[in-house]
Amino acid sequence: MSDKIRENSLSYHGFEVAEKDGDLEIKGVSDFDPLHVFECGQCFRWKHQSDGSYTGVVMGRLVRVVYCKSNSGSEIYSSNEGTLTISNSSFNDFKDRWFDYFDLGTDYSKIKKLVAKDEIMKKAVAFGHGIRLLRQEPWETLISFIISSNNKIPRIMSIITNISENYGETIDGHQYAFPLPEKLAALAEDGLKACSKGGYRCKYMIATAQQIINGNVKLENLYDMSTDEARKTLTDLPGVGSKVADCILLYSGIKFDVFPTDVWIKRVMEELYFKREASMKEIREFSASYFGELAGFAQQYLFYYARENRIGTH
DNA sequence: TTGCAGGGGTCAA
DNA sequence: TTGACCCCTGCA
Repeated sequence: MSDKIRENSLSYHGFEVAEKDGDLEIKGVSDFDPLHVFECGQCFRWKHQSDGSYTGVVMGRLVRVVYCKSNSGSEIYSSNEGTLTISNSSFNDFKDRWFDYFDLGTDYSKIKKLVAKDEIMKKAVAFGHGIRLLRQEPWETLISFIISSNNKIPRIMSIITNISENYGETIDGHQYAFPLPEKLAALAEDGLKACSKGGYRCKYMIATAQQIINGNVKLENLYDMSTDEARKTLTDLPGVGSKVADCILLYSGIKFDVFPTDVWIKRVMEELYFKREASMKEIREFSASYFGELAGFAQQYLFYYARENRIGTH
């Protein structure tokens, strides 16, 4: 792959990247819609701003993201390219963090063609055509999805904000990084409950953080395990069941052949595929055989389609 | 104004 | 397999 620097621009894996006043402009980014990426349920620290941009705290840094389409093509599966602007970032940040974080090495037009294998999936993919799976930090994803259990997105976001403000490093006095495992592991349950409003999940967060810092579970090893081994490793942690484990694996970019099955996915699968009630086991087996290695991508298009259109609630 | 039902994964019985 | 866990929202 080319990796050439000309004056203030760089060519990297087919993207033309330029530094401008401390911001990074990445040309040639396709299959990307900030609304789809940040509001499809995979992340909790990106906030929509009134000017259409999104701001988020990622890996201890506050950034603002804007995406502009460079053409008006409406072909869903084609590379409808545009420019992604990320504030407060350099060339090295692009290579070291943003290229992976936004999964820019993956060709989503190809994935969409492969998963759009029936009329249902064609509609789901068309609806969420700008979804990309973010490769988020495993530790933050682990705790975020422990919080997500039996919970709704606005409340999950507020609990994460609370624990970051109380136990994370300050970035600019208003925004805070996600707290380190050492911090959470040392907390008393009552204190965490009082400031986070996380309820009974607080004891799970603390106990899980302790498992991480004492080395019983090494998140970096998940990448080298089979999907079943990785799932088993995660479900041994307190507060992590099969759905949360699959979310952690998928949203950290560790495994893509998982199919996190929550109530929305259960509803959409029952209404559109099974035409009857189905068990979690049936849904998992069906998705594994039907979508195979791309089950995680299929799940994300289906989830966003089902939730935004309230499929299965009538 | 108050209070109650509903929502949503994991765990233990 | 079922009920408890915790907090917020919506609606009488």
